[in-house]
Amino acid sequence: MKSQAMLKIGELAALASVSRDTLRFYEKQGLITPGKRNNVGYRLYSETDVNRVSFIISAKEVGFTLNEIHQLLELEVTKDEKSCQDIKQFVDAKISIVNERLEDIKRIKKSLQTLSNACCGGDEPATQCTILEALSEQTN
Amino acid sequence: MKSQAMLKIGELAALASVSRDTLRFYEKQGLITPGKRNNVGYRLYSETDVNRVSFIISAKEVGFTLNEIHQLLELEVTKDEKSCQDIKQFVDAKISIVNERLEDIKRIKKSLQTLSNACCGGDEPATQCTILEALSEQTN
DNA sequence: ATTGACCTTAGACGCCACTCTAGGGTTTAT
DNA sequence: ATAAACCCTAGAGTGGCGTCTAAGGTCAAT
Repeated sequence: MKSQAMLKIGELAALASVSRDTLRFYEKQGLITPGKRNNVGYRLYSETDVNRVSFIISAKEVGFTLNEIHQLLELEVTKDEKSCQDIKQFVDAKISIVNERLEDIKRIKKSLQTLSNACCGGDEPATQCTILEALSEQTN
Repeated sequence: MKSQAMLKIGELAALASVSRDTLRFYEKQGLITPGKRNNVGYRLYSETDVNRVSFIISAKEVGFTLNEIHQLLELEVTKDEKSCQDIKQFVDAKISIVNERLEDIKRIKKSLQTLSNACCGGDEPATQCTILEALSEQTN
């Protein structure tokens, strides 16, 4: 017995920190399924839609394109053995991309932290004063 | 005594997996400093340039815009106390963005893994068959 | 019952990050 | 010595991702 308070586009937009236009655009692109309308044609969004939008935003923030996100959202593992291998292959490929990004972002974070700690009352040598120098320090 | 074999644009492009045009574009945007030319005007890139380009690419892949990357590359902590606080503030703000991205990407990775393991000869219930379901599983 | 905030559409517009084109010079291989 | 592969510039073109505009309908408050 879920209390399904459907949201209007402006409400979802506020919740997700995107514009109404962006939501309509995502719908046009097929990222959000057209969904229900009320009696006068206003879009109504369910909790599932909210999750979908928040996934889209997260995925976009970490560098996936809308196209890739579309593929991810389309994924649906069925009992069909035939499609199963395809999906596993696709997903595993994405996982390795994600792993690379994870490493990239960790490296960037570390170098930012080195930068933040260095030179500013810190006791790091003055040579570590740009992000590239901070990055190259790490490889040691 | 570093053996500084300077690279021509095509060689750097191949090394960094970008196009020559992209490198010229980055130069025009000020992301790569104009650097040296040989006697007939060909660009020559040093190891520092290689590192710079690879940083740009990594940062781009994890969702930074060229503008943000420009700011990051410009950062240089000096002994100047006055600029120091500004830089620390800026860098710390970037670190918190990076932290959020890190969380996003970890969540996405986990859900991809759930998806990869589920349904495909695995013993997961059939309800965990889309990425959104895999994502929502995690929050438990 | 009118104002203002919200919703609809279709289509134009804008920014970012390239990518290509034209027209030229240089280097390398055969 | 000629072709293929590389380099140069300036500037036009493109695709992704929104964002805005015009012209309209709906809803809540005063």
